[in-house]
Amino acid sequence: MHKILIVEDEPAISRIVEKYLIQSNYECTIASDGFIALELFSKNSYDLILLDVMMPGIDGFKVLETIRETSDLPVIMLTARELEEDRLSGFTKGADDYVIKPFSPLELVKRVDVFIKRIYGSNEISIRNYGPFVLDDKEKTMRKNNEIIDLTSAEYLVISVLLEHKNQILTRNQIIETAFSLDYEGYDRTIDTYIKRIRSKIEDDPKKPKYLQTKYGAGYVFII
Amino acid sequence: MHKILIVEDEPAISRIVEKYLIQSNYECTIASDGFIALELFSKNSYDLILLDVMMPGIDGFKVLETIRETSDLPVIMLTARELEEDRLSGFTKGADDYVIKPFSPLELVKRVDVFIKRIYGSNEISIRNYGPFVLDDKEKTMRKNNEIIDLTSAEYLVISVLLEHKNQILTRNQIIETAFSLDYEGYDRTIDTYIKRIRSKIEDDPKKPKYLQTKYGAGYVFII
DNA sequence: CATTTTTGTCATATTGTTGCCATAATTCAC
DNA sequence: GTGAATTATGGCAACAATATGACAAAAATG
Repeated sequence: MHKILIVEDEPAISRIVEKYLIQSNYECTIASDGFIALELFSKNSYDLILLDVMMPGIDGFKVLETIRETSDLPVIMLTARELEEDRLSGFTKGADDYVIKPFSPLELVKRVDVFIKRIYGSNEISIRNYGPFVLDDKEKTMRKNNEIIDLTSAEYLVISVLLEHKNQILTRNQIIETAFSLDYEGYDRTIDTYIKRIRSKIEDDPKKPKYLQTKYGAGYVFII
Repeated sequence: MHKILIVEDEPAISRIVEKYLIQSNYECTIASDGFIALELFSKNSYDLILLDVMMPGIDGFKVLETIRETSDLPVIMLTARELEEDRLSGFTKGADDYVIKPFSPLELVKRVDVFIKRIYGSNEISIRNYGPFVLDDKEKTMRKNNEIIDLTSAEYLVISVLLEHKNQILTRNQIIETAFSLDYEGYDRTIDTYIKRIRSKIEDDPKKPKYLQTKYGAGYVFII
């Protein structure tokens, strides 16, 4: 099931959209302003974002801009008819599609379907987005900014766990138990070696890791 | 797969257009100005050109004029709304269609689809292009940079499957089942031998395969 | 039918992965 | 700063998977 983040300040609209998307088998989260949206975005992983342009506080464009700093996630903008220039504006700033209000919920769902199908394929979810990193569980491949990162299968398991709990500190044992197995008999410091190897593949400067950071005395975090 | 040349100076726009076209199974090349566009045009072969009118340096009309000296390739112009006369201008100078900015990427793709289908679509596809590799299913021949590569029929089947799923890891059994038959009774490691033989024919250095790569513990991928 | 080419299997050589360790470097608390 | 604790790193051995060359059976060729 694919996860959609709905960013919309009018509950009347977001509720309806949510209802339709749920009927179409999507999992929805509603953010009522840009701030909450960015907060949710940084902590969770979504497959598509519906983003209202006109919002109090941070507007849709600002939100999109921030999202685009780290992610290529598909974003559909919801714009008012009056703001015809929004179209261009939205595009030049990186939106993938736009829908003009007032829109038919069915139409919106159809657009979402098309996107999800095109990008993730109609089948089971196998692709996960984390900022510049994209994991394909079916292929067991990872990309950073669209470049394939060549990982061994054990490395893939480790980074997969770290990304699943991005921005959360995981102890070596948590990593081992989740990535490998609960009854893994090995030495927990072996994780250090995996971290070393993964860093050398994903970090620009493995000496000063930007993503895969150490928490002294605790474990490791994937910051994104 | 048909090749599209996108001539557009704003990366924000060309990137989105490219993304959509790739999703619709087109192969895209982006030229960020008229100069590069003409350079690429003279060195490669495309099936359709998307041409922005407003560009620094040589503008779209000039580019179109030059292209028309030697080619009848379909060209779709991308024009700004303000320049309404561009329409006429564009037509009189030989454009095949035009799209007014701001445009919906989905709409643009639809237009491209219509064109490609009208012009190239009626004939059967027996020729498949994958970068420097061209397969002719009718002739059962493969070319690399226009040079015929002499393959046996089993080798052709294997590479055909790999290219059909280029950039996807295929297990030995997937290759066997797709290339040969579902009830193939043989030993799956026989695929290794085919890979060896194909590599010796298509790779510059079979020891360090650039195209037909091994995924340790998984299978093989054709990277292109 | 004889000859050549293709196909599939196998044994062996080579390469890649994994987990561990010893030692170096870093971090933290005092 | 200093020392103790913790992490980083390079290397290595055991193991697992792949690459390769040789060969015989099967097909194709003429």
